[in-house]
Amino acid sequence: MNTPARLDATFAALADPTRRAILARLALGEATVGELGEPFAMSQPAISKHLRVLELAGLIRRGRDAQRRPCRIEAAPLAEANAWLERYRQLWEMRFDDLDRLLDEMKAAGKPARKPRVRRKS
Amino acid sequence: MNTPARLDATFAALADPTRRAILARLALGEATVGELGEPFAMSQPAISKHLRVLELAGLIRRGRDAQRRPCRIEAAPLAEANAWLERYRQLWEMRFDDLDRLLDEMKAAGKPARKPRVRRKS
DNA sequence: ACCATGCATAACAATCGAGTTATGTAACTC
DNA sequence: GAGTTACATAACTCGATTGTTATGCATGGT
Repeated sequence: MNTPARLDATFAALADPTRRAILARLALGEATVGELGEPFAMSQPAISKHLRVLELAGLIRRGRDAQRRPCRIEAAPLAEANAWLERYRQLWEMRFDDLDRLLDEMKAAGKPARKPRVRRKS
Repeated sequence: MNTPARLDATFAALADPTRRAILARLALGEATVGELGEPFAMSQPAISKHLRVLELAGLIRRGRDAQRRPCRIEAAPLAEANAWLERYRQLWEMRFDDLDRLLDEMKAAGKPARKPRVRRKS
């Protein structure tokens, strides 16, 4: 799986509150499928499906303990997602005036950035 | 839009390489719909749809310049996504042995973490 | 041996997502 | 005012997601 596809899978896996909650639970330590599903008003196969999505995204690994399939979080893909987001950090850490100034600088540097426009009523 | 729903929308918007590329382009400055679509082998309505997804996720804003609809990146939701990921940073920054030690500590602290198991042939 | 536990898998329904082509529309150009 | 540019919107296709119920299956307990 190359990096763009892995980012696809990672972000898609994170785009669901149930799966994010499952990861939050797993951050506290291993848990079985039953333990993971208990907080949710959802059938057990639905939980299994969410776990499969997380597994395919490489965000969890499943072990075996008798009938149990304890899950562990695997945070490496989160690091990649974080690395992608990092490239935009300056864009959200700046205040608005700074942003405008940056865009002006970029425009002055020959980038095809357009003039900031008047904001409509939205 | 409350925070979980906004995270849903943000992560879902990022789970597409076209939209990530559009954001990367917008990080360099404003661009029109045509400029944004030019790198992609895709119809113009498809690009408009991607832009609408980004707009609904609050990741871009659209202005108006005659017939053009220049788009600007709006990085605030990325900050929220980043904040969510940050809570897992220690999980991916640790080496494996450290992770095992942390889980053991958590287990010792009364958390229902299970014993690390023997890894199967996978 | 037999039943219970813990989970996966199959089959299905409903919704969503991403793309298409065709068409509508606002603003500029001449 | 007629055509062009730049984009949006509508209607559709099709595959992927997300949930369900029903069932299968390995393991452990008695």
